[in-house]
Amino acid sequence: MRPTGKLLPEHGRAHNRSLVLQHLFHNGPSSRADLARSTGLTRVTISDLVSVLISEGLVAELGIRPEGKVGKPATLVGMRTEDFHVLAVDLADDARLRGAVMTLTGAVVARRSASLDGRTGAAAVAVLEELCADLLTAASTRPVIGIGIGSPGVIDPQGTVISAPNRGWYDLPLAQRLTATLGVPVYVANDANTHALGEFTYGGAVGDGLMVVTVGQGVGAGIVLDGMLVRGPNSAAGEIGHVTVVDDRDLRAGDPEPLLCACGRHGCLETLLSLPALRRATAAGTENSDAVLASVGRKLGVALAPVVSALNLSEVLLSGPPELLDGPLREAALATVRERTMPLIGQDLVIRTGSLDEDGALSGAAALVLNGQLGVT
Amino acid sequence: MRPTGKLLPEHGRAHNRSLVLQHLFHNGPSSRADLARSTGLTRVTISDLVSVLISEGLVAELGIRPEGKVGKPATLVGMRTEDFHVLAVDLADDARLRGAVMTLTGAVVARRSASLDGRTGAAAVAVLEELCADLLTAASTRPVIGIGIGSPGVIDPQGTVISAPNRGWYDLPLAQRLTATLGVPVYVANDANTHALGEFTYGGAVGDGLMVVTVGQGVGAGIVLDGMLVRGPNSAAGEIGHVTVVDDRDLRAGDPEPLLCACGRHGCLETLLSLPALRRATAAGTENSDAVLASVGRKLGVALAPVVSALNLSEVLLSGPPELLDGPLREAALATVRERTMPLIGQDLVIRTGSLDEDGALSGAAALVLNGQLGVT
DNA sequence: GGAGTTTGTAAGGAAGCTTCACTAACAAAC
DNA sequence: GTTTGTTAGTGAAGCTTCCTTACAAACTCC
Repeated sequence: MRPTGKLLPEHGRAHNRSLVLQHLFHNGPSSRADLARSTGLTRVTISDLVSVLISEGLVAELGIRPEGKVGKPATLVGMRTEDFHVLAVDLADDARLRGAVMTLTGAVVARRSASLDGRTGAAAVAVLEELCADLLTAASTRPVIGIGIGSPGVIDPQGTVISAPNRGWYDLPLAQRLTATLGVPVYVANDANTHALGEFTYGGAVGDGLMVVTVGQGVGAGIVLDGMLVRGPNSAAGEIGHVTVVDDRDLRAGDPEPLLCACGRHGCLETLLSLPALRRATAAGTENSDAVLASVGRKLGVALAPVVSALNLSEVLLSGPPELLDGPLREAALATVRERTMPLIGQDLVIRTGSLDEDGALSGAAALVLNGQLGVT
Repeated sequence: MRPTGKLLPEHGRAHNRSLVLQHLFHNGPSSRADLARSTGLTRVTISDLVSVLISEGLVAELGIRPEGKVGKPATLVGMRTEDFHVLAVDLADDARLRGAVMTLTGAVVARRSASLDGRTGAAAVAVLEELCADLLTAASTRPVIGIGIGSPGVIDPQGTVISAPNRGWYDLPLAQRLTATLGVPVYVANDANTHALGEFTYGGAVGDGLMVVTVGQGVGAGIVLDGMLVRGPNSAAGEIGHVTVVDDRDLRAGDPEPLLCACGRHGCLETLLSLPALRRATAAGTENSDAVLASVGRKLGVALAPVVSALNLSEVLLSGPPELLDGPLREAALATVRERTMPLIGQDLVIRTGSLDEDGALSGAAALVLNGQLGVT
């Protein structure tokens, strides 16, 4: 599908407005003249945009800049990041839905959760809806910008869950439905994808070309290229959990036997790299657990090498328990990718654990709202 | 690097103008009312845009639409694809530079080539420049929109060759330089990348999520996602030639021995999948050449599987001699990718040979110009 | 021939950005 | 203490771009 869609002057306005918010979000309070310089727009236009943002309450004047330089002192304006709330929900866990009220900077203000008790389908939607309503009351002190939801499964750009087997959801227009019933903009996306977006928005991910590998019940991945989430033609980008990494044909010393995967095939990455699998492997023989982790890391590295090469990624983040991921596993993965790619590609690559780990999924969901509602990335 | 850059009304205008050209290019002659319907702009705006395009000569009125329906008969307007020329140059070959004069639809009008005779660096630039001048005279019957050049190496979005070892070019602002000396807009990009763009623009690539694997002296790849070329943070996306696909640790029956690669490492994809390697392999024992090709295909499939999964690609094109690529190699690659990815991903995947093969590189270079100069993709 | 439909254009208006001109408020130099 | 130069922010006029409304032209169908 080739890019289509007309571009009206008002879209340009919205873009420029996001540019201002983007700058204020990432660089902190600035003067109007600063904004003009860094966006390339004139001071007149910036003044106009800022006055609208102030009248909407998103931005406030913060007084005169302290440092005295030559010329008229600047009036600082800043985003009121603490005066609005974003609700975030993480549906990654099969048993409990975890939610939080957050400020625009990603600070958690309150937490709520709900148990699924094995419910799926419409019943699971009801639990989610109740949790959201619960969060809405918890956030009643401040206006709520929107609700972000990270869910496992394949989800299209409009927030329709195309397929989420674990929740029993198929072709479910979740975002649309919740937006209607809750009266607040709701965004839904794949959990690994939101994770990547969260790291890009809140985390220390500086450069472009970021891939976040999320290790939980299974493995997922999200990729950010050119500041945009890669979704893929069928919205199924990032589904690397079921790539074969253990061949049953070339067993070699030290390699694990290809295990049966939930998908019905053998030797998927997910049979090695997932919390259940890692816990099983490390608990059994604590003796050689480092060796096991390194072995999994090597398998991950083998799978990553072609992706890193094809996309010229600069950073791969592993998200999950650092005690499992941040040791031999990470090191082996990095070493393996470097071994298997050309120096120009592999040498500059960084593999590290996510900077938001504990609340990574929630931050990602919040970033979804920031991105959709304010254009901030 | 996060997306920045102001958006002025005139940029919107340029975008909408491209939208019109895009529609005319891909859907053929249309009425103004048709254009209005498919772009979402009003008939008034379309009339205005079309009148500008007509005054520039890019578009012409073609008379009344034959089919008589109810209402006032429509006046067809169409892009004057045959009344302009694009020059394309392919630098993939180490010995000869191949160039062509093409119409906007990619039809070759004239060919020219030049021998490098081992020249590199500035001397090679001089040969290229001469070839371009030669093409310009050959194209003198019609206005030339621009020149597109596909070159091996790493090339940044501005057309600066960051590194092209085979030509001895490093940090060479080739596009800028040739634009200045030739007085025509010049675009330069990696040959595999332009190839992908060409397939997307001219070829039958319908869906999104396209990867083109170009097999020549070496292997390269170009990826088109969301209608845009993936360049990567260091402009090195697509460099899959030096991904390790043969492990020296797990030799198994039927596997080739990991060969020394030009990059100094062993077992790179390029040591198996490149014209010299394939020719050597198939010439030696014609007996089992199918088996050898299938084996290479399997190795390619192993490398592709993670990429296809991570990006949810829908189509992989193999570009090169069909007699080598379009048989057992292609089939083995497809089978292997399907074996090694989850059904949702692999089942819909198509692997085929490029539809532009003979002049694929040239078409890609031409597409570069169309894209840059007219916004047509 | 009239009614209905579709195409294309003209006129007027709203939105968005720019340039030009101006005031305000400061530091540094004399 | 005054002058000079710099920087910040705003107001007015103007250009571009698109839209809505209105209308004429040209066809089919009845």
